[in-house]
Amino acid sequence: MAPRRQAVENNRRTPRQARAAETVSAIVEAAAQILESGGLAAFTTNRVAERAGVSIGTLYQYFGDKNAVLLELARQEMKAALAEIHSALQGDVDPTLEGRIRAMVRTMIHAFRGRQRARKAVVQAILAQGIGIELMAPVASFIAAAGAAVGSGPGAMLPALSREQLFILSRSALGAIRAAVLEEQPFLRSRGFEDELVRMIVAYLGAIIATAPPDPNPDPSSDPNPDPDRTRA
Amino acid sequence: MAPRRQAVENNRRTPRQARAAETVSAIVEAAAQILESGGLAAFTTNRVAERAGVSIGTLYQYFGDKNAVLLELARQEMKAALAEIHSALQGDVDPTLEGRIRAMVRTMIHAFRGRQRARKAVVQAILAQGIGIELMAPVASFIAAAGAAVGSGPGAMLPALSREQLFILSRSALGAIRAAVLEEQPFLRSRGFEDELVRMIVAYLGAIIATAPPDPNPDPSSDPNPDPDRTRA
Amino acid sequence: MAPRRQAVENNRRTPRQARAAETVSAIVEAAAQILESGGLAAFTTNRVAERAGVSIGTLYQYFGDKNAVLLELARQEMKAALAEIHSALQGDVDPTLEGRIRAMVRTMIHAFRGRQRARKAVVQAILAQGIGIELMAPVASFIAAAGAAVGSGPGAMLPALSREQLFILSRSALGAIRAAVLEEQPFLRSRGFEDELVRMIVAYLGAIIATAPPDPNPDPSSDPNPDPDRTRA
Amino acid sequence: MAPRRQAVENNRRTPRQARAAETVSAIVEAAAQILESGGLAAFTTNRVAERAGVSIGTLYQYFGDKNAVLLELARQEMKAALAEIHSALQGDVDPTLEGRIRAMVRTMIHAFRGRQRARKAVVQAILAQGIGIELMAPVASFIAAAGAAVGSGPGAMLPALSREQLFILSRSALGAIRAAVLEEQPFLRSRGFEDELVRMIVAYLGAIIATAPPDPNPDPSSDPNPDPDRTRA
DNA sequence: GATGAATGAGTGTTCATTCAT
DNA sequence: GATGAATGAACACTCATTCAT
Repeated sequence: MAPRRQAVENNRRTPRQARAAETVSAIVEAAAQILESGGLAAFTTNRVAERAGVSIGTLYQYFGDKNAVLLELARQEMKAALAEIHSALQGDVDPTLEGRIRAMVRTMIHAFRGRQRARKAVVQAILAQGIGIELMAPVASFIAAAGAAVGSGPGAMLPALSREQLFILSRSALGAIRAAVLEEQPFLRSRGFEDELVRMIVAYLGAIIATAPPDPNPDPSSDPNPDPDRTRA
Repeated sequence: MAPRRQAVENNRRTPRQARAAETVSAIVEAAAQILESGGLAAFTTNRVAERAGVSIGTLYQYFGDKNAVLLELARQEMKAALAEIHSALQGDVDPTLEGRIRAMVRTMIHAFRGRQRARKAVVQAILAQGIGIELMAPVASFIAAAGAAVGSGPGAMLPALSREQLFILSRSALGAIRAAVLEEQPFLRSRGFEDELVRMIVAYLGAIIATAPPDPNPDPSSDPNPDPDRTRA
Repeated sequence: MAPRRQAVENNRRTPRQARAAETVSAIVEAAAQILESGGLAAFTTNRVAERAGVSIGTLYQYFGDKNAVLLELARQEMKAALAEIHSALQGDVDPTLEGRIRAMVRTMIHAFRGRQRARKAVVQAILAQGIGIELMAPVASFIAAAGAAVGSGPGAMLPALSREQLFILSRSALGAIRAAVLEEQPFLRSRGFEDELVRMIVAYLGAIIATAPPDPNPDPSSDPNPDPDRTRA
Repeated sequence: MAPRRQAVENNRRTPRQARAAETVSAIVEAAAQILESGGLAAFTTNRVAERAGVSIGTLYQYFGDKNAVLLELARQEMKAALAEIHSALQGDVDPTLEGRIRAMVRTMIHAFRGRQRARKAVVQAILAQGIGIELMAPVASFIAAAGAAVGSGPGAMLPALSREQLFILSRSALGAIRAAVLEEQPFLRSRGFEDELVRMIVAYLGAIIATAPPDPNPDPSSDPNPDPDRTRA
């Protein structure tokens, strides 16, 4: 059903493949646009197909059902956001702890390429289904890895974080941003909002550090939380 | 179709009014039950009316549309939760700042006890509509008032809080709890989780205090944020 | 996906023709399999093509429409069954009248190579279209010829049979077997069922013989039913 | 849509009930008409509702799905046919065995008078679903009862019949008639056809009697086939 | 000849809402 | 006020068939 003749060298010809990829892209993009302009209510498969310049049948050739389109959109945006956050935590912009955190917060705030309505709609849809849980799985492992990365090694800035701490660190800021998005708060993109989020996280981290001094044994093999934030399938 | 015949005993008075109130109650309760047992998908007006023992026509006599039922349910639950939080912030349990915060956090975590599915469904529904915004209005003013109450007066514990600060204070903890609910995290009701939430809030408040010393002029009439968190209708 | 590359060895001759025949065979066989495993509901052209290891376009190169595939399958099975029945009536197994009839009945019961579900599905489909009539045409002439064969000539066992008699002789047993197939009766392949069908046919033939003694003039040219059972196209 | 005023006499108030019954009738009748005029292909729920002068929503208020409409129609027609056959077997017309059989055969041939296409369509539809089996259940028990009725008691005409015998007795004639209907044989209603069917059944019964002499012990409690033709749920 | 991406008419079904009784 | 039968717009989804490559 998929790659038939093996691709010889590189993908010399991917005539069909390329076409298919374009079609899928067009559909996902159309979904984002419709969500952005009309919200979840306007999101019908027929409308998406039409906007994508594709027949409804074609849409269903690539997506099992309406939800799959939404999921794909969510996944793409999530992936992009995680990549940015990863870069931010890496210290690519500002290597200080606060610098990293600020970069991460800024990324989270501006995620979804500024398509606030689409973002809102996707969040709503994701919640409306039960798929929020599975969608968060990659986030969860990412957060865990990120926490470990920042907190261990020679230049470790943090002690090992507990499951609950990682969860709260990631979800409290995200929760506040999400609430601001859903409530369409005007200060969402303001400097003040960003400042406060950073302050909150830094303060919390400070409290954690104050209580539990930097882990003297950052060896992952003896990490007290071998699989933090991954307690659920 | 159901308990229509009037209660025989005493309430001879308030014939219509009482009847109407009962009907409304029955409908809201039925809505909660259906949400709890079948999720948002099962929530149809016909079903709610049937469960309430009322005709669909009657339902529409009291509620303009499907949404109104949901809103009413949300409002009732919200009201109850706010009352509890109010009591917590009052220091009824433990008058120290941390004590008040812990009481509040605990209240938020255990809200809607026994109706997690309904809570989730209501949250989803509220988000799915645009009504989240208007629903948060009372919360907003409540939070503002609470912040002022704690932070002003002779025994003021806090400086006046900015709009963004109040927002983050309320939504970050709620956001984390909400995420835990939606993701069905097992540690939701654990002591550790509660501890960390309290720690986060306390740390954040500490940071705020450290930066901006207690407001020397707690007079509400000159409050720098006359209607914090209420910038939107 | 399938036998695409040409067989290298011997069949150098018949290049196109053989290929086409193979393709047609593969499609018909795939149709049978799908019918057998998923019933009529699973029978879609795309699925058949996929199972046959052929593109949907190729399927339509050989079959005008979906129905044609079904018809071809039905025709093949019918042909095989008729050949067997012919052999049975010839007395190849047991030359007595009852022996011949029993052989025929057994053949009818076990027709379609044991693929009961496929048989059922084909019957359903054939009925659902109007094509039952045309499909029965060869059966009709076969029956007519068979009746004549058994009933005429020096060793004639039967008188010439009327149109109605031939029809009933063929369709009553078939009808009962068909019903047993469609109703999925457990005794379909039991000896008792076969015995009773034979008994019914033998009894009926006996009654016919008793009424109209063997035709003294079996000359076909003067047959009273020049085109029995063939009154319709 | 129809007479609203309540039936005057006895069923004083069945206002809604009557309306509902009328609606259901209209739908079933519309289904029969559409089947008769356009065959199974034309049978869509929207079309049925439209022909019934009813909205599609109303149709679904009374029938769970498309199939349910078909089933209801089939059930009604079946019931009527069985009643007629019952009367025939009762010997109401001609009390001799052959007389009863002839009456039954005639009834079967002329069933659904005037609606051959609908009959055909219903048969097809019933087969297309798996519901043929369950639909035949009442027929099965009816046949069993009829066989017992004719075959037992003081004036018993028949020995107890085995499961297979009852099945063949009922399905062979029906099968032949059905084939004649589906193939639209011109002699379907001819006297000759009827004669031959009767002859076949009588001959078969004769053979049965010859082999197994009348049951000396017609006591149902010791019947060798306690539930003939009912081996399947 | 073969391919398979694309098509789109058409289907069954749901459910918020109305209004005659 | 209460009822519930009726409404019908709207939706998700299927699949036989075509045709550019």
